[in-house]
Order: sequence, then C-alpha cells, then structure tokens
Amino acid sequence: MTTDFTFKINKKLGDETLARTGTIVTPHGKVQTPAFIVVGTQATVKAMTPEMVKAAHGQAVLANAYHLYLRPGHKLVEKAGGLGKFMHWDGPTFTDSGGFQVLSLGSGYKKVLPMQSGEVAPGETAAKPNERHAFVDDDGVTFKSHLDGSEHRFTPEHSMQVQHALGADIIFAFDELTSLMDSYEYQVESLERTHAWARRCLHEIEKLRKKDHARPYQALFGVIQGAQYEDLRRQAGQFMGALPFDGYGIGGAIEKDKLGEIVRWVNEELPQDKPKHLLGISEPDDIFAAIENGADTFDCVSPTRVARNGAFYTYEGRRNISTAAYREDFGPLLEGCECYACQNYTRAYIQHLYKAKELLSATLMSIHNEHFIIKLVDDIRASIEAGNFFELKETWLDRYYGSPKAPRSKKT
RNA sequence: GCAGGGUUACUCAAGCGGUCAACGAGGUCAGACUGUAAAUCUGAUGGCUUAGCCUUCGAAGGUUCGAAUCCUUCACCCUGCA
Repeated sequence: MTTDFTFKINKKLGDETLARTGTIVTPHGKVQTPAFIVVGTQATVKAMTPEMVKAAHGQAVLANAYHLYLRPGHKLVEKAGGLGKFMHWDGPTFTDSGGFQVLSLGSGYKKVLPMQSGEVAPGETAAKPNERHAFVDDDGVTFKSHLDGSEHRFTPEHSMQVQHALGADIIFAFDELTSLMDSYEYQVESLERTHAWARRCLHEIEKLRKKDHARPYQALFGVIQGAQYEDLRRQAGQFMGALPFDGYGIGGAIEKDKLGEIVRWVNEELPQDKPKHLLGISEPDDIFAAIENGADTFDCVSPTRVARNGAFYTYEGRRNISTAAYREDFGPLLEGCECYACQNYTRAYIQHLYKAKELLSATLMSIHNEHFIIKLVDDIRASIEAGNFFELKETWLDRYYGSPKAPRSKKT
C-alpha cells in the first residue's frame, strides 16, 4: 500500500504568526492551501452542479458520513465507485465523521451551534435528555434518524467503516462535539471520550487499509476538541499530536471572540508539518483569524445556506437580496465579481427569482457566495506568498465590517 | 317586484354584545443563519408625543354603561322565484 497523501509547506509568513501556504496532495488531486472546502453534505453542493463548483474555483468537496449512511447508504455509494464518482466530482473529497450530528441532534439539539458561552450547572449539557435525538456513551452514539425516527448506532469503528466505504480522500475521526453551553466538567469528560475514540479510529482505519490495500489511500484527520478552554485545547493538541494522524481537524465549540487564540493554542501543540482543517467556519473575520494562526483548510455550510435564504456577500458586508433597495437594481450582486451569476444576472432579476421562490435564485446566489469565500481564501493565500497578508487583512476587514449598513458579525 | 345570502385592514378570511386595533393565511418590510433535521427561522405590518391615547370592520342613523357584532334606512354584489 502506498501513501499517496502528502502535505508540503510552501511558504511561512514569518516567525510572528503561524500562517503558511502549502499543498495537500491526494489521490484525486491537489489542494493549494489555505483553501476553502465546499460543503456537499448529501453528496451534492446544494443547488449547484460539480461543474458550477469547479467554475467557482472550488478545489475540494466535503460530504457527511451520517447523512450518506442513512440515505442512500454508504454501501450503495461504495458500489457506485465511491463518493466522487457517485456525485460526478473528480477532485479531492473529504467526509465528516458524523461527529457534528452528535451535537446537532444531541446536546445542541434545536440550539444550532451557539458561538457564545452559556451558563449551565456542573455536569449538565445544553439539551435535556428528553429533547434530543442523539445519546452519547463511552462506546459510541445512538441516533434517532431525523428522517424516520429509526434508531442507529455510530461507534468510532462504524464511522471509519462508513467513511471507508464512501471512499473520500480525507476522512475525520469520530469525535464528540460539545456545545459552549455544556459545563466544564462535561467538556473534560467528553474530551477523554473523544481521545479514546481517536485511538480506536486509528486502529480501525489501519485494519481497513490492510484489508483493501489496492484502494487509494485515505488520510485520517484527528479532531481537536476542548471548547473554549486553553488547558483542554492544549492538552488535546498534545495528545492528538502524538498519534499518527495524517492531519488534524480543529472542531467543536468555538467562542467567536477566541477563535484566533484557540487555533493558535492548538497549533502550538500540534506538529507543524501536518495540515490543519478548521471545521465549519467561513465568516471572513474568522477566516483571517484562523489562517493567521495556522489553519490550512476550512469548510462551511454558510455560503450556500445563506444563499438559499437570500443573503449574498459583498466587499461591504453581507446583504439580503429581498430588500426593497434592489428592486430596480440592474447591476450584478457584486460589481467586478467574476462569478457566473455576476457576469450574467442582475440584482433585480435575482430578487424576482427569490421572491417568486424560483430554484434558480438558490443556484445563482450559491455560485456567487461560494465564489466569494473561495476567492477570499485564495487572495489570502496569494498575500502570504507575496508577504502582504497583514495589509490585506486590515483593508479587507475594514471595508467589510466598517462599511455602512454592513451587518457586523456577532460579538457576544 | 318577492325571498334569502353577503360587504372586515394591502389581499383572502375569522369574529356574531365587553377579554377586538380585531384569529389565521398570503403579501409587504426588516433581520438571523458558521463540520446542513435549514430553499429555514424570527420580528414588524391603522395612526401617534407608544406601559397610554386617537381613528377603524360598505354608508348614515339608532338601541345599549358598552357595537365589527343588535335594529332602521340607503348603496353595491350573489342566489332562487316571478
């Protein structure tokens, strides 16, 4: 079995930061980092074809093991020739482990993913047992399917088997994602569990790699948890850093104000020569903060979700297309933008599509938003190469968050 | 001409003596969305000097402590019978 997965650092910004550029090589192609990885949970980037994703300069796509296990089934995807072949995406692919659903269907059920600390009694979790769809124990997680209520069990071994069948180039260890609403005591307990699971994932993937040695190598990324606590994050970085993962995910409950710090804590403990993926983040200020502190890749549902719900990115902040001001605006979503939507359609037309609930508005807005965030990360990569990262950061963020009417991202 | 039914806010539509500035839906306006239970959710939607006040339920008059709700007349619409 050959390890056709490598990561090479191309350029470090300097000694004062952890920012760097690099190249991840996978069996399905390269990813130039920093890179924004487009999310396609159910083996589709919602409202977009893979060709559109490519045209928006998407380098890789991330799908979800939990969703594909439930439907259409990981075995079916395997029969189809794997995730990429199944969805007609020939570039690099990632899969998430189902760990996020431990939170979204469990502790954080109906609470989304709060980016601020809450107050919960010691030992408590955010959601009460009777209001959740996922139940964690030391061995794994029992889910009630959001599709039909049927019961399913995910263990670290099972997540590896599912992700192995899906066949993505980069897969994630099964972790427990906690909420900032959970108590410190619970975070400690959960972290121990995630670490025990990490070892089991490594063990299982080794078995699977040996069994199917002819298959392309799947890189396994361990996930760093520890919520908003420096001691836990550093401890997690040390523990996971000592294990033979191909890269690392930085996940879980991240307090927005501390995002840069948290990424730094973790990256100061982890081996420098491994790629770091920050899970589920794409707000511009967060991206700058994360890259400055050593994150190499990101993924996030936000660009497409927000697009479907009528918001689009501009250099002056995020705007809602439905607003009356755009009714007779015959300019593009963003002046000068090179995406397909901006090259061919007007705000007035897209507003009409959105208000008429026409599917095409989701497509056009998604194309624009993905293009915008991908380009932001691409521009940041170029600025690191050129040595003007901090100039870009200052002017870009000032314009985005400082412009009138721009909705400032929540600071609480 | 006779008999019956109807007219409520931008639209549709509840209400049938006080708890009604008036349910609900749509529309409109604004906002949120960070490893997707999300093409979803939240708020506002008569006016104002907004913990209160003022003006509204086809029009005018009346009954009543009190009327969108009851009575009278008028206007317009619908359905039968002539």
